Amino acid sequence: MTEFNNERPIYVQMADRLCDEILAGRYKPDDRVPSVREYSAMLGVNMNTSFKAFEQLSREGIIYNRRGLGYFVTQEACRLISEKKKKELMNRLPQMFRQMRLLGIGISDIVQLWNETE
Amino acid sequence: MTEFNNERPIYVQMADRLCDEILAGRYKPDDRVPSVREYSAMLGVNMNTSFKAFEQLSREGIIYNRRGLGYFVTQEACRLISEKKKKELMNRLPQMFRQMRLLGIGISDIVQLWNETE
Amino acid sequence: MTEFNNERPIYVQMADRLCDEILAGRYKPDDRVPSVREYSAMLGVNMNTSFKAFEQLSREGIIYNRRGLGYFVTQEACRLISEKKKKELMNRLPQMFRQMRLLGIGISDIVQLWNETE
Amino acid sequence: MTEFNNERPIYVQMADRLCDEILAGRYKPDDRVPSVREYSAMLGVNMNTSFKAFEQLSREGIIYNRRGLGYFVTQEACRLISEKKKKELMNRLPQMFRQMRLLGIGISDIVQLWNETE
DNA sequence: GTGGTCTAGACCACC
DNA sequence: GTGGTCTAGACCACA
Repeated sequence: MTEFNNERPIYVQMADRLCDEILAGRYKPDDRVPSVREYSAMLGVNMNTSFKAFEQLSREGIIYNRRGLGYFVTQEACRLISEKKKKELMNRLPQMFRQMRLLGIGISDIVQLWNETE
Repeated sequence: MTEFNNERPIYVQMADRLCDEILAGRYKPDDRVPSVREYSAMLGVNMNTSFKAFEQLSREGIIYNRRGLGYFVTQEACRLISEKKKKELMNRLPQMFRQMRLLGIGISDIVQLWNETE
Repeated sequence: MTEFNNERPIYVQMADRLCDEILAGRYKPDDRVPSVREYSAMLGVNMNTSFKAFEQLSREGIIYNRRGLGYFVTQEACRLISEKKKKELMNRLPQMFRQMRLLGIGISDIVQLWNETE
Repeated sequence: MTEFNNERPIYVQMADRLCDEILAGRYKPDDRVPSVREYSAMLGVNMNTSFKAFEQLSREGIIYNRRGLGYFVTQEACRLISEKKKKELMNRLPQMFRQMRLLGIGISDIVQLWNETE
């Protein structure tokens, strides 16, 4: 049972986490990712929940299935993940910026926070 | 029927929108905001949904209720809204920044986007 | 419990059937289709199975969801269904034709079968 | 690792392919077909998968087993394969025709596609 | 052993 | 009332 927040479905958070691991190089193209069973046991969730995460990534072309063998990372995984995440970010940022302006937050505050982060 | 996205509850989006209008000066302290009934009709949603939005803002001290008259903007509304939004933003930014680093997005890209926004 | 064959998953067959009904004009754009619960009861399957069928059609843009109200037929449903089915057919036919030639079946046999069908 | 699609079991596709080769005259009655081992290596699949394909064809009387020697094509192989395929085709066509009618595809379109094929 | 489908039943958010 | 998520457990096809 690892840390999941309740704002988004667990399977989405699991998919996200796997994406992060792929992006970080933990799993490379044609590497096998943990099986649904292993993944479930690892994170303390139901098999169907893991399966749903895998199914989604599969639909997005990030992993693929070889029957009876498991799920594997596609060649395009990194590219697809990056694109997806960038798109999400680029959609969210402009409206956040507008809100910040209304709240009196300036670019200098952002730069400072950036430098403090991590 | 106005445009709501399906990611967040409708009542949350309605509350948010009302906050934005208050922040923009559309409703000032002690101004009466539209009634639950008007608000529902305006946005084409169920009255219970509007009510839930008002109730939430009421709990947060942003509007108050005068029985039989409707909901009114509090004196502290703007301040409370600003604080709430700032807090939310400041919570979300650090994790976004970390993600951006992984994606190869730098502070310069952000500054540029900031300058382009609006 | 209605007639389902075991070759394809039940949820696929359910999705297919709903598509046929939409195509036949039984449900028109912005019509509400039966709820997951009704559909399950009607066909004698589990709610999750119905849900999976709806979810898939939803992803394909054939129906859409209005929260708490149910699923509704999109404006493009008919077009999307037709395209999907035509694509499937046009992929399958050529290889069937080649096989038929090998088996000594001619176009005249096909025409005859066509005229006898239905 | 040859190209198999994920819609049908691999062993079925393998059996199908072998049938096609027999029909094409690649293997004649009483010819020995490749061993399970060779076949597996050739196509890059598990030996059990090859075995399942052979076993199925054996049950259908298309090949027969001589202990310690391998599998051999029966005298009736071609006839059985043809019959099987014709039966399958003739079962599938009527429902395809009904679908086509719904999609506005006419017999003339089919004839045209027939003439264009191969 | 793997994934895939299905069931039954729970709980929640939302309308 | 609606859909959405999650759990628990069964059975099957496939390698």
